[in-house]
Amino acid sequence: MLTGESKEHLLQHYPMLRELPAAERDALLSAANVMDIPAGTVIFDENQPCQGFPLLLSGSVRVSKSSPNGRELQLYRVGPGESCILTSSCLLGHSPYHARGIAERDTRMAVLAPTAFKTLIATCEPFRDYIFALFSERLTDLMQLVSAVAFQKLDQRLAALLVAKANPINTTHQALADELGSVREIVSRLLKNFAEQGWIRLGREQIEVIDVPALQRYAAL
Amino acid sequence: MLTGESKEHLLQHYPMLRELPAAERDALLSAANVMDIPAGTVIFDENQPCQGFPLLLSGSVRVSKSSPNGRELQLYRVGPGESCILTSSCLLGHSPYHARGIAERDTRMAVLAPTAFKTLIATCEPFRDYIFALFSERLTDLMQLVSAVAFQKLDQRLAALLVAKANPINTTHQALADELGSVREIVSRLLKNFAEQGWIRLGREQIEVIDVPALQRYAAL
DNA sequence: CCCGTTCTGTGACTTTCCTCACAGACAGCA
DNA sequence: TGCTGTCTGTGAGGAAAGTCACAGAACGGG
Repeated sequence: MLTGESKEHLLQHYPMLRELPAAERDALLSAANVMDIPAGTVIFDENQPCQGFPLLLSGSVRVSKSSPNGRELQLYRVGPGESCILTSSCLLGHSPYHARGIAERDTRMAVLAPTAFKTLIATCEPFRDYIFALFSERLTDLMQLVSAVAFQKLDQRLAALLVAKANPINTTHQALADELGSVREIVSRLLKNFAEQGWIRLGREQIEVIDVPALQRYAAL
Repeated sequence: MLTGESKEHLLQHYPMLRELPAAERDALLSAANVMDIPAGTVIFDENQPCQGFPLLLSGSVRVSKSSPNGRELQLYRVGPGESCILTSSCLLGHSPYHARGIAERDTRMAVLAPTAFKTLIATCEPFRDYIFALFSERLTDLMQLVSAVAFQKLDQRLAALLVAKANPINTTHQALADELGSVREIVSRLLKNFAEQGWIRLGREQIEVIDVPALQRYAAL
């Protein structure tokens, strides 16, 4: 059930819902329930059916694939106001999940029942547009990812990843490897190269990016 | 403009449009125009804006990414009744294409104006469901593809590709390589291995799959 | 039937990435 | 202060895949 505060919070992140007549909106949202999820929780996993349609209020979710031999590859990340399109996909395509979702930090989400979601899609054009735009974005992202994995060298992908993150980057080499679908040793070595070029400075659980343009140039080769 | 025959053709492939009141439907479809596209035509390419929403009537379209050094990787294929979701994505996400689409064979499609498409989505629930389901399917496919490219060996992917195709397979090694995102020499060598195992028989522009289970087993390792 | 084009086979070499193995560095805590 | 667990650095070795170079085979049109 959505309290007054959470509801305001939700409308803030999903402003397109304001377009809906208040009565109608309240009817739909009262059917939603708010979940608080501690960091590290596996929210969904491969081959599990989906129960509802989540709207993220705070925190973030890492969606990834993992290989039989323990490697991992991040597909994308979901932030507040973004909803988890993969779940929509499950609900709308009537298939189970094909990836794993883990809460990166403490996360709060409002989960809509499938019927409520369908009604929203049907009656609220801005919301529908929003969902389509999200789908579109994910599709584009994934196509980019496929082509990066297939055609780019790991060091270029790593360089791109480094410039994409907020500086300084507080993370382990292992986490970077998991994001790229590689292994720790390789990432360590490549980072060392970058450091020798003077592009970054390395510390424990910390990478300070010094020369953004150089990394960008290298990534774009 | 849609003639009576093409219209019937279209309704056959997109039955969900029958749900729409005939008058409304005709109004929308009269705004569509039918295009015949010879095999090999580049229908769209990276960084081009989109003009309309295509519904495939016959033929098929290969959607692929290509690398700077001439390699290519097939993202997916669009058949009749499938529409090209990538285009929807462009229209709905308001971004240009991020891949290339080539007609594999002679292809006929009805192109809807963006406004007509939007109206359809808004008013015809079965059509909307259908579009969502397509999105969902592509998303799933792409996630599978990413994980295959990242984690599987090329020979396994090749094996999977071989069993997925109709037997005998009439194609060149180069075409297979383009589908997998690799190069001709490697594919040739791997095929030779498979032939030596007695799993396939090789001919010019032809591959005869003999032992499907063996290939499947190998692909699933 | 000849000739050019396309397709295929193959060897030698290089690069990239992974695996294994282990050692040192650092942080936090008892 | 010492201990323990996590994080990082690094070398050796190997497998997978790409590159280059070229030769032979099959086909198809003139």
